[in-house]
Amino acid sequence: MSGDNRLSSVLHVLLHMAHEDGPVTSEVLAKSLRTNPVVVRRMMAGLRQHGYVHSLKGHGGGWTLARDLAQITLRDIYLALGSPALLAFGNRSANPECLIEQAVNARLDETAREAEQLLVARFADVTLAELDSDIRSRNLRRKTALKLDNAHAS
Amino acid sequence: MSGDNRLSSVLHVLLHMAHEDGPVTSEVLAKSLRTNPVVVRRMMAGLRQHGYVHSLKGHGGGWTLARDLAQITLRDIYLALGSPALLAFGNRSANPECLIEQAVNARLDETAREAEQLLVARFADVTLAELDSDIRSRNLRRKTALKLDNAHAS
DNA sequence: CACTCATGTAACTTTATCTATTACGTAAGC
DNA sequence: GCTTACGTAATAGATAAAGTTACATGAGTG
Repeated sequence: MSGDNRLSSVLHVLLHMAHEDGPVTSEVLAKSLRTNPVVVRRMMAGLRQHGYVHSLKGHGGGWTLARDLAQITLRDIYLALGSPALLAFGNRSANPECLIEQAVNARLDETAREAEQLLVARFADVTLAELDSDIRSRNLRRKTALKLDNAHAS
Repeated sequence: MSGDNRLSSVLHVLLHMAHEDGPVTSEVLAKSLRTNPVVVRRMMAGLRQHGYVHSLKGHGGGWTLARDLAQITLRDIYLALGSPALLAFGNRSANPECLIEQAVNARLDETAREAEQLLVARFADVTLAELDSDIRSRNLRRKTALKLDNAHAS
């Protein structure tokens, strides 16, 4: 697979949380991503700091959404993850003095910046509530429920 | 640095070739990128197959441009490199059955596709000749020539 | 027709990055 | 106080990119 998939993973996790009643533990969320609980906690750290989720320790603890799904955009999540690079191509910078390198990189940077701005703008247009309704409409053609137990039964 | 920089590297190399009279060897080009000649040959293989450059063996051999700079766009180069991934984020695909995963990934894919199309379209708008004139205009504010020997003296 | 130069490519090694795991600390319930 | 669960640093493992070595092929040179 190509690239960073934290964005996809975090969204997956948040929407699962929305479909559960109480707090969901890192362990349960980790199973839904087939990964380790620590990976989930690391990934959620930024979201907690930005106030999108709460975490509770101890019995009955776990993760809960701190805001309504309609109040969170993909852009919010992207920023909370630390604005990871969206583009997979970079500049060769072996000779900063070289005019050719400067010209090539300037042109590529310009194009890259434009594409990044487009992506972030599109992210800002999508709320988690919209994603959630995407899920519900997919579910119309299904019998199985959306609970973790069903979706990720192994 | 982030990501793949073959595009930047190849453009650098091609424009250097344009500023040299005869064939340029992989060894000379490699020095301009501070890398190994084999890396250059690997990188140029696709361009040769697509007819953008010629390679000659033996004495006085090396690489030459097969077309005018005005006849080559960044998109051409991108395709000749094998259309490497342009975006740095991908999908978590742990549970293809999961409706949430499907919905999240569908939305991200859609946005990614749009951004990729924008990038390729922008690449198609830029010819190597334009990059070359960028270089020349940068050179106006300089005394040093554009030859490899000057630009990459170590 | 040897000799040298330069590409063509496969195989291997090194390096960097990302992911996963382990370990241990803190806090909240029971 | 015992268990549960998060918080986080440190370690280890896996994967992919870059670099290197090795050797074969072909083109010029004397």
